Amino acid sequence: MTLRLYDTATRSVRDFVPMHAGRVGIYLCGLTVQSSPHIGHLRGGVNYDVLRRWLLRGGFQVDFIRNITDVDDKILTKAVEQDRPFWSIAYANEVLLGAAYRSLNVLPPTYEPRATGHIPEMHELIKKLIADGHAYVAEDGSGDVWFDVRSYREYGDLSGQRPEATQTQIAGEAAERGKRDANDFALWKGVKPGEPADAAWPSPWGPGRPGWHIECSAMCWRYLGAEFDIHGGGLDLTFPHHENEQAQSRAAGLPFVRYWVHHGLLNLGEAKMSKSLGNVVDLDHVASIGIRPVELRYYLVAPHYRSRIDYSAESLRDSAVAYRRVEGFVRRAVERVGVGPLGELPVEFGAALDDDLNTSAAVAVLHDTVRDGQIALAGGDDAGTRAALGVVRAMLDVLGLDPLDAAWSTNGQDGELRSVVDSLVALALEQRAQARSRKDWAAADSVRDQLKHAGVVVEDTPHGPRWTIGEQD
RNA sequence: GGUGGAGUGGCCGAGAGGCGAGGCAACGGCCUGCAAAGCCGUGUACACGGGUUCAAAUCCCGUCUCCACCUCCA
Repeated sequence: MTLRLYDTATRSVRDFVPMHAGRVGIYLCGLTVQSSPHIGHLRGGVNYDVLRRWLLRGGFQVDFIRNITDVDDKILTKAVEQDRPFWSIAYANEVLLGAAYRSLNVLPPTYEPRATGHIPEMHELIKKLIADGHAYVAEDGSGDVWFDVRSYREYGDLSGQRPEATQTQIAGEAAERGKRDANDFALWKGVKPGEPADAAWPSPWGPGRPGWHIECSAMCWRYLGAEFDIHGGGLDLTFPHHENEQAQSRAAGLPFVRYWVHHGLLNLGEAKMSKSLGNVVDLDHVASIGIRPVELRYYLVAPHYRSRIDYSAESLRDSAVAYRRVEGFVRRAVERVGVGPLGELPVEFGAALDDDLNTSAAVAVLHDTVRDGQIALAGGDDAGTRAALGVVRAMLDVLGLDPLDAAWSTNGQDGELRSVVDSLVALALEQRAQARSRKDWAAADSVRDQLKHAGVVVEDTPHGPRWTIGEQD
């Protein structure tokens, strides 16, 4: 397989060649756990989960690191406001995030490091930067350590944002905070009066906490080494976060990232979803409009990862209907021919994913195969049905959307409950069958209507009636 | 102002010089006792104005609109 990926650094689609044959290292910027996640945050997790599954399918060993940034200014502000330890806020949100990823069938990362667990690695990097003249301790006694942007000629290579061209904020502020250049950014922040004492760690420059970017450089280095394959994150992280990460890592002598992958954002009402704007949709809201997690995942997977998604309840519902069509085939086919093994992936499906992870084209192949399967199923062609089912499920497996995946079953009682309902519905269907045999359509339809009213949808197939749980009247 | 990116049929959404991706909706048909599910068929979509070409949604020039980043951000 020859995967091609769009690399932000070169602004082009490039053949993906891993550093070490058969092995891929990926670092995904996880979240700063300052609040509960919304579906925009989850999009990234789902996108890279598909990339990961595709690489696994290609036989690679994948070291997938997704970090948690568990200390930052907003968390500290909340801690003060709520009079709680900062770490209790970070952890509570981390737990919510983990649950959200699980509900969307995102594979657990190989490791999920936290920023606060890597203070020594950060110190090591900062010391090296200071020694090499790329960083300096603020002269105002604040205990802050700044990265010296002007000392690093390649600053701006990733994002195209040159320090001299950026719209720098308040000219006076830079000097006030002891910076040499307004674009210099904090590697270490000395603890200030009024800040929680438990959010400070000892350092050669006095007690303090990490600046925003340094934790990622430290964790990449710690888990993936001096140089690694893929670094992912949201488009909005390109600048300044990733630019700064790259600057500090490379200035410290690490070759760092080979491919920068950025995913598009999820907008709501002409602006990206964000807590500060208040235009947020979370998993609870999605559930409240009758969309299951698997359907949300389909919604997030169907468009290309780099395109913007303009969220609307309507498009989400349409998307859910499309997924149900696929799911309906899988369930009907399984009832007919059994589960069976996964089949071979169609070449066009693989070609689509190899082409910068074109999930949208891949989903088109999925639907085409579903149609073939439906025709086989309707024609009583069990061999054809079995073949299509295997292929469809193989594709769904790569996309993390197989309806038969245990990840989607809500709880252990489902099976039991279903068999209870099944025997009750069987009684009603027996009466309907008798009515139908004497052509008493009114009575037969009455049974079906009553079941529908109770939320049980009956449909007749060449092999007898089948029922599913549908919408209640 | 600077840096990236986007405008595709009623809706969502791929594609990127030449056979109408795919899904949702709609309409017609088949199947069905009727439904449901499914299948078949029906659309000359590519922001606008010029240009290049035998051929442009795709390339070039210009215009308009929108998004992201330049402040925390997936």
